[in-house]
Amino acid sequence: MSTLIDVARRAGVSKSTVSNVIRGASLVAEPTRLRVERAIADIGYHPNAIARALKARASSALGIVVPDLANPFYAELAVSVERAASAIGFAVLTAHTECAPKIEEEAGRAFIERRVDGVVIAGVSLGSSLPGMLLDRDVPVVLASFGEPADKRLGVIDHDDAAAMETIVDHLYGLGHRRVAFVSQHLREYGGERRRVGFMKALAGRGLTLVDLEDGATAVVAHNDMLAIATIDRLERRGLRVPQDVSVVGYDDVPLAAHSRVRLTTVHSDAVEMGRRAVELVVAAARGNRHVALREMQSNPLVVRSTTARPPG
Amino acid sequence: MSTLIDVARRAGVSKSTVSNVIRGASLVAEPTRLRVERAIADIGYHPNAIARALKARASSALGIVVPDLANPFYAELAVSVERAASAIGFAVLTAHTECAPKIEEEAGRAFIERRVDGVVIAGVSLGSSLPGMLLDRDVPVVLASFGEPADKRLGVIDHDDAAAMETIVDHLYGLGHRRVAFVSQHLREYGGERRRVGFMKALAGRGLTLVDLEDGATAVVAHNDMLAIATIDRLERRGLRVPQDVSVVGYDDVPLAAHSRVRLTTVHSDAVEMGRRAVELVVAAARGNRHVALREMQSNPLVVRSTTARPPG
DNA sequence: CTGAAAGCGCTTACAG
DNA sequence: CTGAAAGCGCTTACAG
Repeated sequence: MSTLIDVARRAGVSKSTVSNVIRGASLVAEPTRLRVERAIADIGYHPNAIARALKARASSALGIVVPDLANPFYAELAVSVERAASAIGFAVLTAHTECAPKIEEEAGRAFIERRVDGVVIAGVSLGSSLPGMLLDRDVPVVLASFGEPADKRLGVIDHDDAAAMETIVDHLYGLGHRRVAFVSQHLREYGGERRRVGFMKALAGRGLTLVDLEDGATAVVAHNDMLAIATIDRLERRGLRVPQDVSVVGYDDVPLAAHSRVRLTTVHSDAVEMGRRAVELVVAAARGNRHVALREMQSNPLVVRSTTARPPG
Repeated sequence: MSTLIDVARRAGVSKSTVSNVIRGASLVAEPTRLRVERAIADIGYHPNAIARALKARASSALGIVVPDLANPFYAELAVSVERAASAIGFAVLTAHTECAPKIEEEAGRAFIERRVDGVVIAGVSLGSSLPGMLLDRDVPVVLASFGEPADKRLGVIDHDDAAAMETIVDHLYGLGHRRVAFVSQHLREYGGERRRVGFMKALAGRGLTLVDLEDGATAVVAHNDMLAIATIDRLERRGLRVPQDVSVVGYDDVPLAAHSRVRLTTVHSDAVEMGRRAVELVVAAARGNRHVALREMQSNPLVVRSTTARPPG
């Protein structure tokens, strides 16, 4: 591919001058600029971002770690991050980790070697080394959609899960449910127990305790929508009806939740805004040569649809 | 972050020697190697992939363009591409384009500036400039899951849509359907009419022609599963029953298609294998400094579930 | 077996 | 207003 030198030669100027017109920097004489611009167009020159990054000691690239793109919540978040990044000239390197510590570490290494300017983490394993290895090397990271402030240097954009769980319990209790279960995710995720714990606390406030799904529960709350939808599948294959026999509640409000065949009662959360904000925070930190060190909270409303009803009998 | 020089100083050797042990190249004396390795560990040194890429004139990065990650088929494909890439030390830059020509062009520019070694395209707009601009600059590209060999230089991993449509028509005709409709996608995608055309040809073989969905169709075939599922939603909101009043067929066999609330009759396609193969082809081409220039075809079986039945009456 | 030197393609003061 | 020079952090022949 052609280089600055090819352009310079063709325009009969020096590399510096070509560089100046490309970056729109300092005052270049009009006729010179025109000659250079024509040369660039003629040759079809595109500046080498790798060389530029080496010189600038900044890659204009972000890393994102996503546990599982099969979950539309993460997919939306990833798309949002990519859009926000490319809008300001940043590329994004994606790692799909399934919260596997080994993959996370490899992703961390790759991010560091490629010198990403910041990382957005949509989920990691419990006790993951990933945030720490990044932070220690001065790459700013923000946790999106989960995470307590384990490390002060982290940026966190979080859901108010505790409040959401209170709202869910209010809803269920109001319908008459007294025996409720919780379905945890299978990923051993950092913060993955938080909704469950919040849910149990909310139950305790009503004088209730968790029961097993198999043990006569009349309602079940799932850690997220995809689990809720899988739970509906499981229940119905066992011959139980939702919501007549068992009520089901999700979390996320993925597009599918509104489908006529699903109509899931769930907690709405805004993945798009979250991704946008995550990029904003991490890029600002990168430019300021500091960590994000900020915690924000998003509170999420309950959307009541048709998978919750009065308990049978 | 620390550099080769920091390591060299600490180990009391030259940059060349450090480079040699890192790359496992040429014979380095055992005690020297040990000293260098200790220095690397002490410092927490990670080689700068950007500098390496500049020197090597190869980024070890791939681009992938995905129309829409909300479609699980694309999500699976993207994950598969990323896995295959990272397994051989390649990073992947993702662009979500929604088949918008403007976004495609920006993505193309970004890929070129960042000097990706190859690009996997999961979908582009009709008449897109993207493949051409890449190909002309000698970056190998493979089209995954669609595409006629418009440009000999392209790699294509395709579905045999025509055969699949024949199978679908056989199935529907066998059930007794004579009035069938087709739901196209909204994206103005390259090759996006191919399934529809294949479907019409298959119908013609039975002496049938396409009717409008609103015009008394007893069965409808959708361009893909997500459209099929949205169509079910639409039909049911209008008070029609699936499959009692209208049969519905999809394409892709996304995980959701097997759900108890959906049980969609559809064509199974293997996104994971497709992604793996795409990376294999594009990386081999990049290493061989050539284009892929190869066309492969995957044939997909029909999976009959519960959204197709005999027509009413 | 080890190191000095050139070069990958840019940017950035600094002369002129 | 324009260009020569140094340097970003590596790799790669090539001497020694």
